[in-house]
Amino acid sequence: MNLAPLTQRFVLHFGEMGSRWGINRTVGQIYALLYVSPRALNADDIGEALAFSRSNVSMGLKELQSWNLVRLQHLPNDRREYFQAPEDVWAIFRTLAEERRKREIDPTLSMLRDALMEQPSGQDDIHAQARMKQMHDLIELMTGWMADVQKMDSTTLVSLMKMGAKVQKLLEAKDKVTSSVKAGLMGRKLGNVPNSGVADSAILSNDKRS
Amino acid sequence: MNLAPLTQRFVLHFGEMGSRWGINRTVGQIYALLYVSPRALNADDIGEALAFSRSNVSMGLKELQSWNLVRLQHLPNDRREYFQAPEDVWAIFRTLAEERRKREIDPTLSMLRDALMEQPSGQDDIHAQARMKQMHDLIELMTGWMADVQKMDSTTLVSLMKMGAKVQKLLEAKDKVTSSVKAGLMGRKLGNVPNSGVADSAILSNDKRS
DNA sequence: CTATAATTTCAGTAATTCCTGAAAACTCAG
DNA sequence: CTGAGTTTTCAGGAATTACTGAAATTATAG
Repeated sequence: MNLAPLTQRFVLHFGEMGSRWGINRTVGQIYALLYVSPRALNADDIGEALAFSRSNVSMGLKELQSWNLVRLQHLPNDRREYFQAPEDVWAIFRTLAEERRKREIDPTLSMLRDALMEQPSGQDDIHAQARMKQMHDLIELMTGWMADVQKMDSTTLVSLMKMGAKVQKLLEAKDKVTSSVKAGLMGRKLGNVPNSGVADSAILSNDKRS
Repeated sequence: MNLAPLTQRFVLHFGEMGSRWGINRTVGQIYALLYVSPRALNADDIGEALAFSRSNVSMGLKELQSWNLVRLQHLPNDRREYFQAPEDVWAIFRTLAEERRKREIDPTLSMLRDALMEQPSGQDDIHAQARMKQMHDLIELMTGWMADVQKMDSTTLVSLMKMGAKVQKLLEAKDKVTSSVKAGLMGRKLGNVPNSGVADSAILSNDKRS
């Protein structure tokens, strides 16, 4: 491996991390390399940089393509295929989340749903089903939320995350107001918040899932 | 394996899923079994139920303990150790997130930080460092946010997730108010003030400032 | 302290996954 | 259509990871 030491450490680290995530070392290293590379690379570049056989690189790239994690490019007067990682780290993150959902979460949800349909055959089965229901509900809640979040643009997402726990405060405030609404004390209290009438009514409705 | 068919499918599924997550099949199955079991199980119970050798069960349980995913129990007049998964699925999820952070995210962050301190040795290194910075910032943002979320109790978390994208609306409303506050009166940066519950609820109430 | 029950360790083997080189298949300029 | 350049497939060997039984260790009841 003949890389700038900086890149080399990065690449090796992601090789290791890959293994922990059920992705093989080769694939991790290839992606790390593409990620830091200033230009698109072809399979020979990659094989040479990482000292992998040509066929190993081919399989790794195929894997990355199946994850939608690389973009394919062609250069003029060159028949070889060039690969690169998307520029936007958030886009990469979204893709990863999306693909893992498809491969791992969705099948799990459907297994759980099937199991919940079945007739329990005894006391233990009843308990098992209750546990599966808990897990099912948690996963469904989280994936629904993820889907919502996926729709936001990166900037919004960033401000949301920067707020962190303070979102909770907003939520408490909302709840307070919501319950006063229920108690019939509303009207003037909320009525004239400047510039936010429309948004607020949307905020205060709690009609979606559940 | 001699289990109710419902449990069996669940157990086998998590065995498979385990492999995809870099957790071995055995460990996945043991945890699945503990998760649906109505009572705590000892190592022999588990070995018998899943047809694993006693030593394999022992290693699996050790692994699960290192992840903080099982509780150890003793029954009166029985010297054996009994294991169970925590009742609360959210607690399980939290533990999982926390442990993965420790094992995977923290080392990655520290590797990235180190790399960012180093003197780039050329044009490509400069680009590589910029990319690493992007990744570093994303990860730091996400882990910070996760830490905030971890502090919330399950109920709050659930309402937050049920809101989904509507949080965005809240955020927009807040920004509007914040900027009018800034322009009008105190110029406080709402985003970074800790313990600002009172001030935040003011967002939705209509006191004098506006 | 001793005897026995329970758990853990570990060296060897089984199973799985990874990686390679050779060959097949594909692509496209001429 | 041909053939050089390129990518993909795949059988088999290499490396890694998982699992087992036997032995060692630890815990506890008497």
